[in-house]
Amino acid sequence: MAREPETLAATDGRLPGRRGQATRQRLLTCTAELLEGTPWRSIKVIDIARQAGTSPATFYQYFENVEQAILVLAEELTEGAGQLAALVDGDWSEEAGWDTARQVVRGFMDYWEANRAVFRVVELATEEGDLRFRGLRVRALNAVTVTLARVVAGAAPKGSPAGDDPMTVAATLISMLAHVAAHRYGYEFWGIRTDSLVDSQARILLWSVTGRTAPAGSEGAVPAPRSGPVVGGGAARARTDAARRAARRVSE
Amino acid sequence: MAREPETLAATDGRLPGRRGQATRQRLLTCTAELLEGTPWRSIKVIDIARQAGTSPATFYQYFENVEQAILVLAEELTEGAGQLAALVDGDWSEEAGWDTARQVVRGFMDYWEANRAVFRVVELATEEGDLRFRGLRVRALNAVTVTLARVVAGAAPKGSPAGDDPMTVAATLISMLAHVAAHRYGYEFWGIRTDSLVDSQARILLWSVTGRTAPAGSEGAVPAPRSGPVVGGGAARARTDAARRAARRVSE
DNA sequence: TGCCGTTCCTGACGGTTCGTCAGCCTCTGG
DNA sequence: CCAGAGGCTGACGAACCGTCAGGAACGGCA
Repeated sequence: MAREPETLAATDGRLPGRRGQATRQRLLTCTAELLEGTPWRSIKVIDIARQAGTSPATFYQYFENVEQAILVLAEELTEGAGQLAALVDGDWSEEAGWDTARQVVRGFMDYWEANRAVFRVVELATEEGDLRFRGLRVRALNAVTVTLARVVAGAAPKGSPAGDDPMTVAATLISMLAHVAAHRYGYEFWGIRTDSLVDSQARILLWSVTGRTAPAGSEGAVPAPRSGPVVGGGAARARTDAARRAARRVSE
Repeated sequence: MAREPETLAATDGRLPGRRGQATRQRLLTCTAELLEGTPWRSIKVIDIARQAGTSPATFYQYFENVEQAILVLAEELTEGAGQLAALVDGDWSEEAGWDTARQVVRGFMDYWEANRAVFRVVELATEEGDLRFRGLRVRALNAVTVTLARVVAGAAPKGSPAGDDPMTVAATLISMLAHVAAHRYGYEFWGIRTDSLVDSQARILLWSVTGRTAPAGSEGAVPAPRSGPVVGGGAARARTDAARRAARRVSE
């Protein structure tokens, strides 16, 4: 139960030196790459080790198992979520509200996009009751949800049209944003364009927060965000053993 | 690629007789039970076989792998989704709209609740690009999404306040419903009550469909649905080898 | 330069699960 | 009671797991 700074301690307790850190990082990078193009359950330690040009035993020197390595990867993403909160905490006035809404939606989609593979695992593990991943997820989304709740409470003193409890409204909206972002490709596959999704979500968001309806004829160009793109490392694809194993299974 | 009626053909081509069907069904039931209380990736064929009082080889006589067995389970759920479409295709008039909205939301939550374990796998496999699961998911949600799109187009001829394209609006709303339903326990853990979530989602739904705001002071009692509870088999929990294996891993 | 302790890595091993046979058991119809 | 189709399983090679003890690389010091 003890909560250690699990950043750098190796499994035997000692904290690694420079070379060890490098190896550890290499293993993490390879894990991320594999995750990108492989069903998560078919990632084997041996694949990661091969990819990193080392032996399975080395992997176990730094991580208990694949899951824990992914947990570390996910930990790194938590920080990027703070930028989402900053977007939410923007200008919801009569003039700027609509732009803010669209920037929030777009920010969510970009953030998800950049970290899609890791999020998949976080979602699943959370739903399966893994407390470590749940805690992580809460931490990542808590900031932005609480911020949104505060904005809702502030912008609509008499209560949002979407409900009396700001926290509930915020949670509902964040759910929408997260799920649509996660299934974006699915929708495009279905012929629903991303721009259209952004517009629709932004309208719901604006209304829920301020009670106002989006200005007419405003679909189309999304304003550039005030800051640069949201954090996130897109790993290069790699056609690996694990990917091949998985492909074989699907192609029946 | 050939699309067979994968309902009853055994792996060797022959279609099983009465006894075989029973065994197959027993294996499916045990798979569902295990899925209920076990992280999906740690379900082993040997667990299912033991639970069913048979040998692993028998399992392979009826299914290619665990994944395919779950696919069959998921296939059975698709039918229940039709009832959701029926709920959506209700009375959205001035008087009844609010009740309809709440019933839809409640129906979604019940449906998800009853089939939580299977849905987890469907979601993950879909996001990982498994076309069999994606097709299944599309089929399951397509009916209700298309119905909702039609309702949106009909109820707000000048365009929904949530966007111009009814299909996009419907997809966005279904996303919200699905994700909130999936994370319901997470929210309760967070102190957000389910009733409150139902209220909030129903408000957004009503507004998006009709452009109207929910009647004031209406939170609280949710009207009983017109029909009985939505289909879905809740399997009994079972403390199994697989569950124990998983527990050991989490408890560090 | 050569020595030596520390840090890092790996070959090899016992154990578990996988997926696949050939062959045995069990029903049923004649 | 028998024949044969249908149903089941023991046993096996292969893959991966997780863990050692011990070898290789490194870096400080005389």
